Amino acid sequence: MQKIPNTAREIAATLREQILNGSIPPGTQLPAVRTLAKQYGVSRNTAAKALVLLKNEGLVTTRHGSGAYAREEFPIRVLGPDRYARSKWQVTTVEAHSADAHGGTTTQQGGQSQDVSLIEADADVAAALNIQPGELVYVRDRVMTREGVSTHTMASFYRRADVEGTALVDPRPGIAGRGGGFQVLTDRGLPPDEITEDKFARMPTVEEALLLDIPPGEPVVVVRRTTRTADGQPIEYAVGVHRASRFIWTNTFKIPD
Amino acid sequence: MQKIPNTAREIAATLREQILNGSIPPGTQLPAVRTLAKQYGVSRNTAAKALVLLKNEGLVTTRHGSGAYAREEFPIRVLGPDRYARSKWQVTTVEAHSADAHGGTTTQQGGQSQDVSLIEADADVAAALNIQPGELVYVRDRVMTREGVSTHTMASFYRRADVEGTALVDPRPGIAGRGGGFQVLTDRGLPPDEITEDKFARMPTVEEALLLDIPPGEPVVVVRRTTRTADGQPIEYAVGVHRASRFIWTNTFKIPD
DNA sequence: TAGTGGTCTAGACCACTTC
DNA sequence: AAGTGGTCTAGACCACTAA
Repeated sequence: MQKIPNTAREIAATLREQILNGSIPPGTQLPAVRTLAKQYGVSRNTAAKALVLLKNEGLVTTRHGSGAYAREEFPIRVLGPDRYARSKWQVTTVEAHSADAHGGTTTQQGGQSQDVSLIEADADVAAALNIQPGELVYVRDRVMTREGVSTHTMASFYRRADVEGTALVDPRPGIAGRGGGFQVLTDRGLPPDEITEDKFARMPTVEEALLLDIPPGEPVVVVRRTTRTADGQPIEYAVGVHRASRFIWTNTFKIPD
Repeated sequence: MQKIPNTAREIAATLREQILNGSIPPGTQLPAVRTLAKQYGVSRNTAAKALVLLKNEGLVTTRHGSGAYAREEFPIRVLGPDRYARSKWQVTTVEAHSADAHGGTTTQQGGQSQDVSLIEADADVAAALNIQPGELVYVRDRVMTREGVSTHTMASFYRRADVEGTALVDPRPGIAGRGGGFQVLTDRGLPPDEITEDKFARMPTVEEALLLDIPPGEPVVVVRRTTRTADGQPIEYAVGVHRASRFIWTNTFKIPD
């Protein structure tokens, strides 16, 4: 005798299994809430709750007025230390500034909403840049997109004296494009040499969810990066918030002694 | 004229703000659902839903029959590459086996449920260990705990010939304790030299949530690690699932060319 | 316009905790 | 026993989508 699912959790469980074992392939529309309710003999409310549970697990997306769908899989970007390689940002100054300033995507990705401002350093920023809290620092706020969808934000902080008057604090988008920050700092006699990166995951705030269009049930990965010159002086502190489903970080290293 | 919150989202928003700005400190009990309902003039159902939203953001924990509480903060472990350092696992064989086999915690942490079995390699494992899918490999499944609470799981896969007959595949807990795997492999003439680590975040499966006691609204970080000898032969593939709120990964490296 | 998901109400019962 | 969160029902209205 088979038990018939009659709670939100149980209905969610049977749907979850169908999604995971492939009998409901990615992108397929699930039965309508009213259908589920009738099918399992529960109230519409309960059937809807089952879908909420699956949404919160990241297994299902809903489109209001259209239906509920098994979550599509997305192309995933693999990020290694190579993304900071000199060869990727060390270009002549002329080339670096030759990009179209109208926000056209010059590579496969576009840097959106280049937004520069001068703010007071909070405790985190101050500690990372080795200055006093409250000192004025430049922030460069960006939202990165790929193929039209935003994938992560990045806020870079610089000591005021290091970047004053440079292209870095020019609010026009595209001026300090891909890796441009490192080039500008090098021109200023502050060549980056070493990076320390911290990573952790959490659920997005409501603002982040709106900004990055993060569906319910998807976490973010926060990356905090401090870049230093060869003599240990911090020249950039950056905080990025990434949609977790879009990225894998990879790292190869020798076993330390 | 101030709008009075009267939807689940709005009530959640006002509570969220109180939690984030500290007027409801961590660990404090929130108003009861019935109280909230009366206070905001909504049904009990709606007030409860506001709490569900906050739970899913990881801001609130509920204890059935007791109350809803602003989420406590937990001690966070920072993991760097040093956790693989030779000095931490290169001990004499005698010492490595001298640990109490009754599961007592000999260091600050205890390795639980040491569970060894021989299974067929799936595609992932086979690719990582450079063997054919379906070949038999040893799996060492563990649940790690710290101060009594489980923090992460770790499944290590070994090529059969590499570990057959060693302490690694002895199912008694504690035998191959902290870092013991590397020591055993070294004794076998397969000293680990290089590690490749992949990390990404997602929501836990139901099984993971149960096993690691993960509250709603907390993601996991999956770490996949391949360890190789100096000549590039893979000797261990390990997959770990970590409670996101308990860990930060850190990594310092020179900027590549 | 018909069908979809989203949300709310009012009431009920259950399971758990606390005293 | 009293108070708490968890869940379900039945019905209602709204907002959005698709034809």
